[in-house]
Amino acid sequence: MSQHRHPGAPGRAGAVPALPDLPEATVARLPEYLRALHNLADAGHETVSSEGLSAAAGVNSAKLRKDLSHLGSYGTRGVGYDVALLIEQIEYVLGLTQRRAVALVGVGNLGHALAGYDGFASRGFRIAALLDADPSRVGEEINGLVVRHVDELPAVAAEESLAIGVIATPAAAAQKVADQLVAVGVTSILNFAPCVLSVPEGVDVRKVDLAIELQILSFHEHRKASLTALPATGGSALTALPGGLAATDTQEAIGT
Amino acid sequence: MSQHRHPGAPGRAGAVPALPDLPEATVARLPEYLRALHNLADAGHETVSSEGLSAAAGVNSAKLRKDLSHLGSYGTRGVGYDVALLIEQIEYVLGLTQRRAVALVGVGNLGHALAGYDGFASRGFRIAALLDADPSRVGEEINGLVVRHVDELPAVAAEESLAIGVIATPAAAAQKVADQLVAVGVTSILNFAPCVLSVPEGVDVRKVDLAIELQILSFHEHRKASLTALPATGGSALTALPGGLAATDTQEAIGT
DNA sequence: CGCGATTTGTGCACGTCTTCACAAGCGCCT
DNA sequence: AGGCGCTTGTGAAGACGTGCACAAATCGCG
Repeated sequence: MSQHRHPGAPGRAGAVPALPDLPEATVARLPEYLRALHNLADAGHETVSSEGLSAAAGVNSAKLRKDLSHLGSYGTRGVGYDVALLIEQIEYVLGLTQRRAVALVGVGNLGHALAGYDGFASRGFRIAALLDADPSRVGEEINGLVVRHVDELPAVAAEESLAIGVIATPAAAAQKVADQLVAVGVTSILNFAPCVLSVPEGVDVRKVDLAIELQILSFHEHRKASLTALPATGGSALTALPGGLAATDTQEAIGT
Repeated sequence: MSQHRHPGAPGRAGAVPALPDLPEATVARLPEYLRALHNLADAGHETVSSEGLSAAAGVNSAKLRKDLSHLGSYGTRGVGYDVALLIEQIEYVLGLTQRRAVALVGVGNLGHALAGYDGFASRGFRIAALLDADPSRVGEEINGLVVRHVDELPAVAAEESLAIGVIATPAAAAQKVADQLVAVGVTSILNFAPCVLSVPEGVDVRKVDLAIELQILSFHEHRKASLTALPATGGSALTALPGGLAATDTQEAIGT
């Protein structure tokens, strides 16, 4: 479509690409599209239809088109999307054109694994520092990086331009670490500790709790089990769908 | 209405408590409430108000009340919620009254950490088996469990009642593992591999991609940077957002 | 050069989630 | 006993996200 000047052609960043403020739901899906696009590119595809890409990303094709339309018009009707161009655009919007430095605090069980996780590096992030509060861990070398004490955070921030911090400490230590991160200018935090962090306005926190995911699955298991588990009795609840729980619900209330 | 006898008082489980089908958004928050409640219980609180609990869980109090109301009426007006009772109820609804066995496939970098993660055990799950396709890893002992070959999955399923599987393999292996899990009767999968899994209907998949979370944060960083970098121009986007640019679920206020 | 096949971009309707605001209910104090 | 303050539970409104269905746009072919 004509001179739809690419809002953020990587080379040119002067005139404020006016990042369209995307719906959160769309933002959360962009990384998924990006991964699928990289796969397609590696497989030699130069273009891809919304149908093809949506299948690779595991979403509905209409949703994908709407998501992409928020970035601007980068598709060609009758043809599809240019894979390389779309990769470029999504990476630009996500701010991945610069490799971002990440500080990882907490080199325990989980932190250790994160330090060695190559998915970070392969997707535009660089672990700039490993930190821990436990003196016995300081000095340990993991994946080519030496663990430093968490109190050295200001020094680390001075060396690198740190914007993102990852907290992989026990819950009890997380808030303090968050405060320290905020103090050195970190404005985005990925929190693996099972607790709520309180941070000043303007700081983003995302939380990943592995056990919560399992609990959600557990609910669905429980639910599935409760549905299939009763052909014997009256069979009421089974045949009755949404409407029919009145019967099971109100059964003799008074008395026992 | 009023005589809501507890749908699933743990002692009494005969007559199918008719699990109310909760909104997904609510289900996703229940584990968070549960964690906060356990903290409160440990701190000696016997009751808690929706205000107090919502602060501890990092959500809006109206939302919390609505969520809990879906479970039934377990609060007392003018007083609040009975902590112990509410814990019992949420655990029941989430299906945590029985300790669920989980099979963990892929004992690489991440899988290793998951195997040692005590957050699973402390929240009602038990890692029943560690599996890997790499023969050189089979036999290794981690956290008291011996790694077995993934092809032994049927044997494992025969020993235990497996409903949940965790995939922590490289993306290339994930689909095959998923198929194997489904084949032995697993109906819920937690997938850490960065890829889309295709599973038959009736099987639930939840995905956790650590790099995606970082990319979402990166977007917000990029956004924040692009906003603060130009007071000059139209200033449209900056002034546009009235109250909050904190679109995510960040929360304030723990207080006390 | 025009036509048909194909695929994007989007208006619209629908469902879900969030938030406000307040009546109903409960306990306590007088 | 009665009133008062506090807190839950919920109706209603609005914001948000989803999916359908189709017009607009493009390419390839005859």
